[in-house]
Amino acid sequence: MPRSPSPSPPAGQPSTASDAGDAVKAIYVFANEKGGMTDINRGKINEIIAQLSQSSAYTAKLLKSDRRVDETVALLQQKLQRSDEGARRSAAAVVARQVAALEASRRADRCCAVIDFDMFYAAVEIRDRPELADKPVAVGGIGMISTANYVARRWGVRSAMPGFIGQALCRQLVFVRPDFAKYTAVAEVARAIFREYDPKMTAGSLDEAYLDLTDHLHKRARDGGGGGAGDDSGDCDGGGEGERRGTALTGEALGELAGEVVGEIRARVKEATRGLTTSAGIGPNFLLAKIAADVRKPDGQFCTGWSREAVLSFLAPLPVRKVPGVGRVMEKARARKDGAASAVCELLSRAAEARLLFTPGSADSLLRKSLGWEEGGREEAAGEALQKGISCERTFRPTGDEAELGETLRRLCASLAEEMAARQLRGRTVTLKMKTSDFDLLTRDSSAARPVGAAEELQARAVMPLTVAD
Amino acid sequence: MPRSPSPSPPAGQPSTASDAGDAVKAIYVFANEKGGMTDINRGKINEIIAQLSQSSAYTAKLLKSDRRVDETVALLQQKLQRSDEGARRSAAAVVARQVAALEASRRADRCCAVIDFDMFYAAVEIRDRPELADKPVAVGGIGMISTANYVARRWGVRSAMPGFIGQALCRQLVFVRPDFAKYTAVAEVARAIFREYDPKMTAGSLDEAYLDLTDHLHKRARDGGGGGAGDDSGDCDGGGEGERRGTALTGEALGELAGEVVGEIRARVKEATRGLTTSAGIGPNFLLAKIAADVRKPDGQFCTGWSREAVLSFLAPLPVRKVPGVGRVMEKARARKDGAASAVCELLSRAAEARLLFTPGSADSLLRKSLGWEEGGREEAAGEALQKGISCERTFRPTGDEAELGETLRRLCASLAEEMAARQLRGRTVTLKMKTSDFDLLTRDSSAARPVGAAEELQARAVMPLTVAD
DNA sequence: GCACAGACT
DNA sequence: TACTAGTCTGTGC
DNA sequence: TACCAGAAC
DNA sequence: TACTGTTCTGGTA
Ligand SMILES: Nc1ncnc2c1ncn2[C@H]1C[C@H](O)[C@@H](COP(=O)(O)OP(=O)(O)OP(=O)(O)O)O1
Ligand SMILES: Nc1ncnc2c1ncn2[C@H]1C[C@H](O)[C@@H](COP(=O)(O)OP(=O)(O)OP(=O)(O)O)O1
Ligand SMILES: [Mg+2]
Ligand SMILES: [Mg+2]
Repeated sequence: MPRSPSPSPPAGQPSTASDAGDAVKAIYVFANEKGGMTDINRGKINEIIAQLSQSSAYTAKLLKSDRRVDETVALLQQKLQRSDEGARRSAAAVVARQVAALEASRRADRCCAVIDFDMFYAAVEIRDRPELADKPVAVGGIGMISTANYVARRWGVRSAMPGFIGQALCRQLVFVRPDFAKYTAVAEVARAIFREYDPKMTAGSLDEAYLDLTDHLHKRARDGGGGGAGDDSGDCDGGGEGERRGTALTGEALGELAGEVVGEIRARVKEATRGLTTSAGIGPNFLLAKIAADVRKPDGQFCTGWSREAVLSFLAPLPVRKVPGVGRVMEKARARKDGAASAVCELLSRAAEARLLFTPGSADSLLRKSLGWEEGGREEAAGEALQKGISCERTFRPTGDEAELGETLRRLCASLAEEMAARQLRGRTVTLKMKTSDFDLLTRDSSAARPVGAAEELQARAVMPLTVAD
Repeated sequence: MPRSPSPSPPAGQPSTASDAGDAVKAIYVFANEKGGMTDINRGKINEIIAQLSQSSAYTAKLLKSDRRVDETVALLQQKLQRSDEGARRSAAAVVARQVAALEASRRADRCCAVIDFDMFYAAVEIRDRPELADKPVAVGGIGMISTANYVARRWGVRSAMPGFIGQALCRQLVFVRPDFAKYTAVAEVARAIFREYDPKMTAGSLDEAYLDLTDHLHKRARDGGGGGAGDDSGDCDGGGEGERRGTALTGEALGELAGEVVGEIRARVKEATRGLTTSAGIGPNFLLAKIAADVRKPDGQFCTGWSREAVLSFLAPLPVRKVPGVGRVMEKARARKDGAASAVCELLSRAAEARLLFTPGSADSLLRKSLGWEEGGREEAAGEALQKGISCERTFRPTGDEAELGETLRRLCASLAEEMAARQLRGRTVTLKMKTSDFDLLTRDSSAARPVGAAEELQARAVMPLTVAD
């Protein structure tokens, strides 16, 4: 039960005529429904953001990239127009059979949960500085905010928002420097608990865990009610799944039990982390659980249910952007004619069209997701999920001084090498990434015969592709 | 009705103990059932081939490549072993639904034909030198045979067989140099006729044509029986397909009429080319028509039928190698445990396995083909089918003389440039292809910003990637 | 493999 | 004044 | 893009 | 003695 902030954000009034161009407003997506309080004073927030961003190089870049997306989408639409009847019919047929097949194989016997800390970095910092509890807090700096507490969010402060804009939105905003060691330690505490419920648990990030509770729920149902996962923990790691299940635990029964278990997990995590709250989603697969985790945020949980009806009525009205993997661009590519964002049901109803616009893989993936099916008609990667890349980058004030740039590169390579050594990692491909003062990104890379790891090797490799050929 | 050859090939007797190793015999595929008379004296033929090839560099290369294939296949099998239950079940499900969907959408309203000249080059040469008619004839040289007439085939002489082996198999074999201009002219004559029946006809090669007869058959059914496509020809090129159909012409009725029409086409072609015979396949799509075209060769035609039963009973017993796109390697990859080649029905029954071994696209393609479905769940490429590459290569006696090699390259580039100019073609990527004396193939290429076409440009580009980096 | 864009936290 | 850092995926060439 | 292998005629 | 020439496709890095 959050206390109300000392000074309140301005009350929401429809903002009238404004100076900042609508195009500029349209590209900034901070003020959307994600997280925090919704719709208190959307107009004011947009106004301030647009005002401050208006003539920046960053805005120019966003507009440019937006135009490119527009062009691409227009091209796709043209392609659609040109596509012949046969192709369209065939696409529709493919979709129809995929839908039928997916529906036919809906299973109600698996239970997945996604657990995500609330305002993670901020929560940790506030826990350690209780006087901040009712103040608007941002973790990050004047350059960039990593996250903000729910108080600050009422002013429109958001993750991935530059600090100075956050400050403009909320004069009293308190900035706190991030302390990753602390977050890592907290994450480890939580994961130890998660593993008691699913030893194969995986982590999506420091603050996010994916648990397959199926086995645990069957154990609990078998061994009788009551709490605690304690002595079960050793049993799960061995052979295949569900060897000892036996109980017919499906659908809503699964959901009910899962709700209790997840509540228990969250309570234990809160206890073990001295008060940090989490939110959770529960569902028949990780995709749905992940989407569900957002529904009762903060400090709540939501279960999608298992039936076709439950799942579809949950998904259908959601904005497509809620679907993991659908970002700014895909949202635009699948927007309605008037530019308004689509809901998931429209993704479904226009799936045949998507089949003509995207690669088979992308179209499949989109369709499966809009039906609430997680990825992995394929291998599902039973393996250990080895790390594939490691990087170190720094943004600095523009300079053309080659000596200075070289020195920066050297330092980056040194840091990277250190980290790689610590984690016993080496790599075959070294990528040099450059950002220009107008935010254009360039990469150049070079692959070595044998993996490299030493700072000097990294640096040498990084520079190689700059000496061009042809 | 072919006359019998003056001297006959040796009668077939099971060849007993032999000098040449079985491994060597196994890799030479000349003596299989494709084309010509089958099984007269398979053992003898294999014996001679193996004897002559035994210790050549070419054989070494084949064996090596064969071992590589074996390894790959073994790896795939291991992968199969390791794949978990879930993956296997999911693959089976995918296959089941694909099969169901494909079966559901079988259509009986299209009629395709593939028409292919018999022993094409040889037939043209023999037509122009009638005294060769009952002699064994090979078109090509002592190095390589492009094709042989049916007389020569009784001795085991085949396309892609080196001339000296052909000669060993058949002492009287007459070699004729190819004359591509003649073959092109003949092809044009035939195509003019084909286009009367399907203006959108496409050519698979000089001697092979793909005709969609659907529209023509409907016209003919509408306008009453009788022969001749003449005045119809102008009607087809306009808008979409079947605008004026109206007649309910499907399945076996379609097949019967198609048989007549294809007979008429083949007669007209024979007439127009002064006696050249063709064989044809008729079926509900080009894949089946193509396979069917081989059944009644030479000078015959075959129709697969349209019903599921007809199609499957036609396909099921065929060796997989009959399926276009399935070659030596895929045949081996899908062979039975004992190494014997599979039939198409086994492709089907082990389709789930294939799904785990190959990429989704390859697995799909294999499955569709084994059900008698042509490719193109996708776009089907309505476009004009622009040429994508052009090349000029020559095999010569091994040399390390760089000046000589350079001069050869110069000449090749000159020829190529000439051809490109004549056809108004240019290209963005120039590939240098090299073959070593032990038949290893290497390519090196380089892409230019703008397309090139001049001999000097080609040559310069070709040499570029030889000056290596790193 | 290389370059780039997109996505997520 | 000021618009991150780290990891992964997909696509096209 | 670059390289390789397979396939077809 | 001698084992092609042309085009396309797909996979992998
Ligand atoms: N754009 C970003 N850049 C850098 N760090 C980020 C960014 N977004 C999120 N993070 C970090 C800070 C967050 O506390 C942590 C977890 O992210 P996330 O779960 O999305 O938000 P959150 O935990 O801060 O709030 P919520 O209550 O919405 O979950 O990851
Ligand atoms: N491997 C090859 N190398 C070069 N040219 C070839 C090769 N195979 C075939 N050709 C040429 C010569 C053929 O006459 C022509 C048509 O091939 P194809 O239809 O397969 O055989 P064919 O027409 O000679 O005999 P048939 O069709 O009666 O079996 O293409
Ligand atoms: Mg969170
Ligand atoms: Mg032929």
